[in-house]
Order: sequence, then structure tokens, then C-alpha cells
Amino acid sequence: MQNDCKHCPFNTRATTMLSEESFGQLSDNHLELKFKKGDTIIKQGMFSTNVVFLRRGLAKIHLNGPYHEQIVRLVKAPTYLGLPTTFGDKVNQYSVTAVTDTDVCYIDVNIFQKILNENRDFSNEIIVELCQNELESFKRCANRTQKQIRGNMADALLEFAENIFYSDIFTLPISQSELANLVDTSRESVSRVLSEFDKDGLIAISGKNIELLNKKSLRLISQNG
Amino acid sequence: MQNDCKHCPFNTRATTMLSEESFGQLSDNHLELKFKKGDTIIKQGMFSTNVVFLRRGLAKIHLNGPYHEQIVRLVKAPTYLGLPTTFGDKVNQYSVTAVTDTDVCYIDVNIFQKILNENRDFSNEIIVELCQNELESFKRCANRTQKQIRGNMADALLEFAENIFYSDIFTLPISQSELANLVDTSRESVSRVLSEFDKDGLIAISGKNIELLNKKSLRLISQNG
DNA sequence: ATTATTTTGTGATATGCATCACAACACCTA
DNA sequence: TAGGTGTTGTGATGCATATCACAAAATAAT
Repeated sequence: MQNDCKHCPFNTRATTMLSEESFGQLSDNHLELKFKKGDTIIKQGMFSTNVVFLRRGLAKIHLNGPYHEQIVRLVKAPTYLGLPTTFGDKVNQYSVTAVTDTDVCYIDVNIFQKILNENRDFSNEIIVELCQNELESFKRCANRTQKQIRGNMADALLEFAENIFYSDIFTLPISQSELANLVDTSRESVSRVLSEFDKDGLIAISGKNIELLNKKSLRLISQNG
Repeated sequence: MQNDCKHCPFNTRATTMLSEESFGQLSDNHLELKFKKGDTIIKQGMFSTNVVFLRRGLAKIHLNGPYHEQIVRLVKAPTYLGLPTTFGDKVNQYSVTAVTDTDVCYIDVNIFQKILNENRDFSNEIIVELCQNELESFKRCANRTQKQIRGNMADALLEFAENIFYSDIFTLPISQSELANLVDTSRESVSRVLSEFDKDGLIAISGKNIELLNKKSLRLISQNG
């Protein structure tokens, strides 16, 4: 509604090649929204007729586990959210919550499907992304279950620095409780391990700010538990 | 090579609608193979130019974890295997091993891609399958980490009965060691829990044969840890 | 500012499960 | 039929980490 999608800076190699008609429909059938940190972007159990394109920001995917809410992964822009809803029974199977302030586009499901069908590059792109997610799930599964806390914590810190913030200095985007949930441990263990890492000179903590001082050692810890 | 794909009984709603030309190319560019229980169907690290269609049988997906091989899931026919290879760098990112005797088709990557591009129903089908896999990964992740051994074992047994063998009496398709690996525990714990379940009258064990006697209780255990 | 609420640090304790150890089977091979 | 090789059952022990408990610090609310 607001903008012309054709000139959106978030177009990828595949989406820049859409037809004029597709761009027109897309422009007319999307909704740009801003979410504040902590806002719910997708709510598990709700009926939805939109795909969500996360343009800017960081979000967490979480769902109802048998006992408590479980964060299964952090996702960073740009990415599409809610594809399993779109291609399933139109009921959100997980929740997505903004971890930072976030810009998203809600795209009507039918338009999205239509564009997908008319643009093989785009549908390939989606398939590639889904395949990569699958692989990551597999690897995370193997890691989480075989490593112990220090290893998983080291992984998480390296992940933040290398794949999310692209800097060895960053502010923890989530609370220690959430981090504990994400790496499958307890809040207290997260606190203890961070203290240990700090004491051992691997990281420097000041409040929520963390600097990785010795990534080599962190990688070693990641490998040796 | 062997058969005409058009008359293959494993065609789905989407694949029966392929063009004559596509069927011709498919027939000329696929390889039907049989694998014995224990055979390697896909080998992690190997270069591959094929998608594998699992037509009949049961297989396990496993990959190199940080310390040891990790089974991430069992898959049953019909399904496509190796999609992340096809849509990635053509190097297998995981291994697949036949758990029962198995029939598969090796389909040339280029043909597969071509057919995918020419058939929106088929590519939708693939996207749907990938989305479902993602959801399952999420749920399994939440379950595995929140439940304890008895709960995960109950899940595994119910999964065998309800989603794989469609019968409350079945033969364990994998060894206790493998099962332990799959449910993230030790071989000894698997043995112990099975004994307990048997002692409590929830299941009846004779050799590798298992009968579920009280699925309601198993579901309860699944929920309460 | 002052109170209320959430987040964090750290000790003490409890426990689920891995690991070790070894015996009893089962299964293939010669 | 024996003898190797992998699988399974079950006790004893140890350890990583969850849980409990509470204080300190930070953040939000009034």
C-alpha cells in the first residue's frame, strides 16, 4: 500500500525479476508494519492469511512445548516467516516475537502463492532457504544434544558475533532466561558460564554488553564441551 | 531406465500431471535401485548429482556430530531425500542408511530441477513437504529438550506404532543403541526404560518384537515426563 | 524519586542419567 | 558344534546440571 515494491531495496536477485503486473499486485496487497522490541509478530494458534517478510531486525521463533514455551531459533532479516502456515492449514504453528525493533511486510497469501508460481527463480530461492533451514536444524540438533553447556554457550556467543551482529562487541539481545531457553539449559547455568568465561578472560561483560576477547578459545570450548 | 515413470504407482496428484515430455525425460534419466537393510543410500561428504526418491521402505538420516554420529530422524517412503544437496553445493550434508530393505529412484538433478520449474503443483508439493519438515523439527526440538527419557521413549514407541508401522505390534527396526542415539540418551537407559514399561504392563516385549498394551498410559508418560 | 517488578549472581543441595563393568544372549561364520 | 562378534540386561558409581533459596542489581512503573 505505502510503497512501490519494485523499488524496494530489499528485493533479491530473484524478486527484482518479477513482472510489472506482479509488482503491481504486490504493491497493492502488502502492508508495511513496524514492531517494537517484544511485540508479537506471529501468534501461534491464530488464523493467518499472510506471509510475513522480515525486512529489518531480529526475531525469535518460539512455540508451546510440553511444559513451557520453547525458543527454537533466532532469525534475522531478510527472511520470510510463516511459510508453514501459508502452505499448511493457515493456522500459525509457532509464534514469532520481535527481539529488536523490526520492520515487516505482511503479504497476502494468495498474491504470494501466485508470484511464487509465476517466478521459478523466486520459488527456487524459497526452496533453497527451506533446505538450508532443514540442514541447520539437523546440525543444531546434533550439537545441542552432544555438547554440554559451556560448548553450547560458546556456540551461541560466536553465533551472535559472527552471524548476527558481525562484531565481536555486542549487546545481548535477549535476557539470560531466554538465552537459557534457547540453548537448553537453566537461567542459573547461563549466568554461571558467562561469569566463568569472563573470569577466564574469554569475554568481557559490562551489563548486557559483551565483548569476545578470545574467539579461538571459545571455538575450542565449543568443540570439546 | 527400467520403467516408464508415467505408469509408476508412486505418482502423486501433482506428479501424474507432468507433461509427456517430462515423463519421457524422467524415464530416461532415473535409476531404480534396491538397497538392503544397513546399506548406505546417501553418504555425507560425497558429491552427488541426484535426488533420491525413496519409494519403499524405511531409512535413517544421520550426520557427523561433534563427538559421534547422530541420527536426526527416521523417514519412511514415499519421500524425497537429498534435497539440500540438490539445492546446495551438490555435496551431501548428511547420510541416509536403509533401515529396512528399500527401493529408491535416483533422479538426475537437472531433470528434477527442470520438472520442478515446469510444474507448479509439484514445486508446491515440495515446498509443503519442506515446511512440514521444519515444523516437525521445531516440535521435536521442544519435546526432546523438555521431556526426560521415559517421555521421549514413550513418544518413540507411539511414533513407531502410529506413524510408521500402523500397528500396535511391531518389530523394533533399529537396535537399542540406535534408538538411544535417536532419542538422545544412552543404550543402557533405553534398555532399562523398555524393561520398566514391560514390567508395568504398558508394553510386551519378546525379543525385538514389541506390542503396545496401554497406549493411554504411554501418552500420559509422554506428557508428564 | 520511590516503590514495584524483573533480571542477575552465587552458594548449597538434590537428582536424573551417563558411564563403567560384566554377564547373558543372540547371530553369523567356518 | 564351536567360537567369534555384536546386542542386551542390570547393578554400582559418579557427575553435570537442574532446582532451591536468597540477595543484589537493574529496569520499569507510579
